[in-house]
Order: sequence, then structure tokens, then C-alpha cells
Amino acid sequence: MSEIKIPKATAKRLPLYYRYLNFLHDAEKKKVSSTELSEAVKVDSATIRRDFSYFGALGKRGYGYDVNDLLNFFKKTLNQDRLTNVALVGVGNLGHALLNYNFRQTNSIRISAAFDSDPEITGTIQSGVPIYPMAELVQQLKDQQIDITILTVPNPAAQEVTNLLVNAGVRGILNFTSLRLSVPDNVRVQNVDLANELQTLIYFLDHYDAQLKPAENADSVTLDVKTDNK
Amino acid sequence: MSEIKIPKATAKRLPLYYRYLNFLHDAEKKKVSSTELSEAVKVDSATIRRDFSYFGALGKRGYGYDVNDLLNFFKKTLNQDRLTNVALVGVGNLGHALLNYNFRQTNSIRISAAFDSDPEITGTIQSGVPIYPMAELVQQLKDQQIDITILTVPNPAAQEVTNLLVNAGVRGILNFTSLRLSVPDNVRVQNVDLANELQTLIYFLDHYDAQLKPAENADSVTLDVKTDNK
DNA sequence: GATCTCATGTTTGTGAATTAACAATTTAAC
DNA sequence: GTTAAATTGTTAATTCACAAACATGAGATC
Repeated sequence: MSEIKIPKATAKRLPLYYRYLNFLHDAEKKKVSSTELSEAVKVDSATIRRDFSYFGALGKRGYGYDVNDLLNFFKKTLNQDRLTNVALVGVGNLGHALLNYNFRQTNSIRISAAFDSDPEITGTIQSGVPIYPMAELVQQLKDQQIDITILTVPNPAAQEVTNLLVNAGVRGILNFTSLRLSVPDNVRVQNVDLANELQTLIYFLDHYDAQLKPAENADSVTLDVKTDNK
Repeated sequence: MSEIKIPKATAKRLPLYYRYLNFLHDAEKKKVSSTELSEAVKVDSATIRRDFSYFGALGKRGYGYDVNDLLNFFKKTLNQDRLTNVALVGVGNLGHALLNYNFRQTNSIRISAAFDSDPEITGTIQSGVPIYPMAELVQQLKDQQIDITILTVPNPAAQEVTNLLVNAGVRGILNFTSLRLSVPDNVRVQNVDLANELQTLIYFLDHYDAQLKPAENADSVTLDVKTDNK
């Protein structure tokens, strides 16, 4: 066991690689090249080789990468050989959709508990997941040894619920609210801001030179503003 | 009207700033400092000042920023003064949740049409949005002058539907499938990969030195791997 | 009105991420 | 066996993002 430094940007791409490797495996492909992978996951082939090289030599020069080898490696690296249980807090429309979302199939992640403040739905089971009242949060997370939660409560409740989660010992929060949560340093928050994503997309469309050479990889946008230069 | 170069990273933060400015406005606050903004949106205050400075001087030294001025500026910059209509393709669980998602309130974005291949639901109205059959896609997008769509179809249909969208003249796609779509250069795709987000979160939790000083801003992770050094 | 405080705007340094380019090495073909 | 084609692993250069630090200026206070 030795420690290897993996850049953040690389780490974020690993699941992407892993998923496509699974696809290749199912298609019974034996080998794959960085060029081929690049086409599928839309990441520069040099970046892929760079990424893989952080883990040491996984491929063969002149040949490519062995799909099974890679897959096994990623399976271990991403801890895909054991099931990870997570909880979901806030069973509204989005929460409900996520309960149905198939995390398990490709990612061996399971939502094994959900929580809500609405007594109408607590005590029921939705999409195979039991909905508990908020009062049972601490106990259930403890019993089920869950320290990762998906947060899909309304914005006004977000920080308050977050505090509960932190006190319950949660280490990671996938935050679907549009607030930036305050958490202690030992808790990690991953933000998924849906309105923001859409807004950003629209912004880019409005301000990129869309007709000419819009170059996926451009790193700055051109913006028209009125300037008061007297 | 003059052109200003805005870094991509800055552009992505603009909606974030805008949202909090709205909040301040509602709370009838008159001025705001970069430090205060920093606390709320969790972005370094120097970065905020840097971001704002791309647009020219918007604040006053020793005073801060005038909330109304900033808000008006962002409203124009982000085109929040006019409503943007978008379409949604694939009314499954996630699609349904997004139909209910309140893009409109803070972002003046409206989903004004949805499409699905299931004849059971086409022709109905869900959450105030009419569901059309796929066959009407081209015509409706044209009639309603929509060129931005949210893609929430099952993975296997993703590329095929994307081709339809591209042919219908769509310029931007918010992609919720876990495939990386192939599109021509003049079409922009913004990926929101839910399984990926969760997976990444788990990876970081597993590989960061969580107990010591986990430093939100660390840029690399430490990974344990078995190395075959004979 | 002089001074002090506050907070912006900008310069600058640092570190990260990407990608082009090339050398090394293997496979395959003839 | 020799040569050609393919493809990795790595170096190097560029670009980008961030944040510390400083200088400038506005307003408040005495």
C-alpha cells in the first residue's frame, strides 16, 4: 500500500471512465485505446493517458489498455466492490425522482433510508425506500451506519436540516438546494444547483460567438456591456 | 456597447451572485461588501471583487456595492429581464420533477413544452406544461422559438433524441443522461450527471484525509493503491 | 480639515489543468 | 527477421484560476 497523489480534476473523471469500461465489458471488448475512450467520454486522449498514468502503467505501448484489467482496477479504486448506503432528506418532487434513480446499477450506491417532515408520507415506503420522520434521523443514520446524505429539502429549511445532519455525524452532503451550506471543515458538500446549470447554459449561449467557431474548449466568453466611458 | 472577456469560471458564478442579490434586495438591504457576499456564497472575497471588476467599477471604495445597482446590472447581463422558454424531453420521474422545479421564480426561465414517446401521457398537461408526442417536436420548437432543451430520456435513447434536437435547431442541451453526447460544434451541452456527482463525493470522502485537516480547497487527493513493485 | 478606517480595484505570484509533442515499446505484417 | 504501424507514458509549455497583498480612494470621526 502506497500513497499516490491524484489531482482533483482527474478524480472527477474516474466515474466517467468506469462507466464506459463497464459498457465495453458488456460488449465483450478485450482492449481499448485512449483515442477510442476519448471519443466516447469526450475527454482529450492525452488527458486520459495522463490520468491513467497517475496510477502507474495500466496499458501496453502499441497495444492499448486491457478492458478487464482496467475495470478491475477501477472497481477497487472506486470501491465498487462494496455497496454504499446513503440517505435522502426531503421527499418532494425531486427527492422522489432520486429515489427512483438507478444509482445502484452502475455505481453500487443505494438509498437505504429517506426522511421527511410531512406526517402524511412518513411511515410509508416509496420505491422500496422507507420514509422516516425527521425525529428518527439521528438514530437511523447511526443504526444503518450512513454518513452520506442527499439533501433535497426546500431552500428555507436547508441550513437548519444541514445542522441536524452535521450533528448526526454526516461526512458528505450532495446538496440540491440553491443555498451554499455552512458546514465544518470535516464535512464535504457537493453542490448540484439545477437552476444554476440551466442559467449558465443560457448565459454561454447568449454570449458565445455561436455562429462562427464556438469551440467547445474556449475558456472565456465575450460579453456585450454598456460602458460609461465619458 | 463594447466587448469584455469574461473567464469561464467567473461566468459560472454569476447566477450565484445574482440569486443572493435578489435575497438582499428582498430583505431591503441597501449596500453589501465583498466580505459579506463571500460569506453567503462561499467564494473568496478577493475572487468576488476580481469577478465584479471584469465588468468595470460597480462598487465604491470604503463603502461597498449598492445592492440595487448590482442587481440591475446582473439583471441585464444575465438577461433576467426577459423570460426564456425551454423545452423538456423525456417525462419520466426526473423529468416530472423538473417540470415542478421552480426555475421561474428566481431565474425567469420557464419550461413551456415537454415531449415524450409514451402515448399514455402525451396530450396531457403536467404541472401546467403540455406534453407533446415526439413527432411534434420540430414543429413545436419552431413555433415556440425554443432552442434550449432539457434532456431527461433514458440513456439508450439519449444520442438518438439528441440528433433529433440538433436537427430541430437546438443550440443548448442540459443533459441529465449519463452519456456524453455527440453534437456539432455549434451546439453546447451542459452535463448534469447525478450518479457521477454522488460517486465523486464518495470518492473524495474515502480518499481525503478526513480526520485531520480536510481543507475544502485541497486540490489533490491521497489514494491508497496496491503497487506491484517486485 | 486632518486623520483614520474601511473596502474596492488591481497587480502579482503560485499552483493546477490541459494538451501538444515525442520517445519508447509492442504488435502485426510480410 | 525486419520493418511498419500503433499507442502508451512522459516532458514541457501554455493557459487558467485563485488568493494574497497592496495601493487608491471614499467617507466618518474628532
